[in-house]
Amino acid sequence: MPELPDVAGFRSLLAAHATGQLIERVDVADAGVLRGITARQLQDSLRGSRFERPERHGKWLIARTDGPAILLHFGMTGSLQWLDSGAPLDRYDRVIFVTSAGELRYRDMRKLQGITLAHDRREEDGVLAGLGPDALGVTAGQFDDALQGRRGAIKATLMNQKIIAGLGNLLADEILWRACINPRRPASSLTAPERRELYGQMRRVLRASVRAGCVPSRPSWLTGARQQRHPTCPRCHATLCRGRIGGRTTMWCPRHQGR
DNA sequence: TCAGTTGTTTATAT
DNA sequence: AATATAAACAACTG
Repeated sequence: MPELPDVAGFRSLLAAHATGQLIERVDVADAGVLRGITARQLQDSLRGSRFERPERHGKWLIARTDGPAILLHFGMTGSLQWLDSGAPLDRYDRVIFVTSAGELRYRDMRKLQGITLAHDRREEDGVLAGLGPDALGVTAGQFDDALQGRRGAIKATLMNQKIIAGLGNLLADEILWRACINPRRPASSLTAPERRELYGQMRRVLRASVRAGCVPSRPSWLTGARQQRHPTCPRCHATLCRGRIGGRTTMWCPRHQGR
């Protein structure tokens, strides 16, 4: 699931329930999601710390405490749960942060990404180094600059976290479909008005998705249409094209987006 | 049984 | 230097 909107939802969950709470204990049910730290190190460095206001950059959640920051990435199937203390353990609950008010759980079926710790800003910057500006905060000018000189397919460019952070496969397809731009177009071939349109649609899609906490599979969205057995364009009902760009299955409308 | 999956990294080739 | 592709990671689902 997790693209920027999902992680924004996890951030809100954490902010609403855990901010100010003391971490009494960290249970590691599966150390396979720990990156660069042992279960013991995670437990020892977090016990007794208090959650502070969390942040997000792209698809990363930065769970700050008055001690180290917990950096979480959710891969394709991760999520964050807030549950009452002692709620039954899910098969995919990998790490549990226990407070007196409840438990924050990192849940993930496939363990493609995971959790790491940053003891100071320098370590935090090290993990997040190389990420482009956050897709929700980027200005039109920064957006233009980011696409500048990129000859690769616009879809791959949008998904490249080093260029802009937060967009994944579903969002990239949704945004390009709305902007009526073919996903294989070289980024550098877009005209100024096209870039402007793309930027505007990105903001609209992100706003609506963050509100929903995910990229909603509404029938009027490409994301809804792509789940059908024989996907058709929600706007013109043309049969959608399917291809592979940037290693990911890509869908687009041949009428609105060409070819 | 086989292909496919909302993410990222690495190796390899162009 | 950029770009493209495939594979690997892990664990399912249809």
